[in-house]
Amino acid sequence: MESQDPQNSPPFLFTPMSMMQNPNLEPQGLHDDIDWVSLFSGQSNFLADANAMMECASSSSSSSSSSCALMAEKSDKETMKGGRLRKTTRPRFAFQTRSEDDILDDGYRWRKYGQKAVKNNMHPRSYYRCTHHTCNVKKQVQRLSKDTSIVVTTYEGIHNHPCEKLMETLTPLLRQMQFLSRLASNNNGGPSSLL
DNA sequence: CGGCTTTGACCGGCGC
DNA sequence: GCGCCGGTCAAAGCCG
Repeated sequence: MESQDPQNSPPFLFTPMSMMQNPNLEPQGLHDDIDWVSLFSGQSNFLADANAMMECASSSSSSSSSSCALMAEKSDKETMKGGRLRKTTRPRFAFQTRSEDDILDDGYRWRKYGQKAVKNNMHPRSYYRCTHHTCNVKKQVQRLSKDTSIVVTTYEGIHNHPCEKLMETLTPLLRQMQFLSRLASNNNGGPSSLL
């Protein structure tokens, strides 16, 4: 597809998960049918997490290009001990990333726990779990069979801990901002001494 | 030695 | 009921 120009695509695309489940959809067409109203109504929980994901994904992942789609909906399954599934709602997000690397560096640490060959796709699907003790967020990583340059990363669940790399990056910045804000407040009638 | 990946086995859901 | 398929487990192996 010649129209799949990363330069012309928005950095992130928000698309209902149902569209992703249709294998006939071309990635570059996703943003044409975004259901923004349904996405932004009454689902603040996963939106907040989606925002965090977008921040993490955009701040890292140096090898991936700017063309990236994000899809979201609530999963109807949740895993119990022993691998059995229980019907419930769980936030789920899918990124489409144009990248050489299968693994999108989103700032969290992941442990691979499985890999499966998927029907109608020559590329296997990889299963990852967040390594944080109290966090049971999972993600699936898979290349599109139609366009092998696109990696689909599906997140399931919400991290209950901060993004390590993001915090690593932001901490010095926050320190600097705190210092500068103190500087500013001191100049506005505060004591003349800064330190 | 601890943490991670690999990989075959196992299990449950689902369609026929 | 049966077979296929997706998701998970867990043992073995690898690596820093």
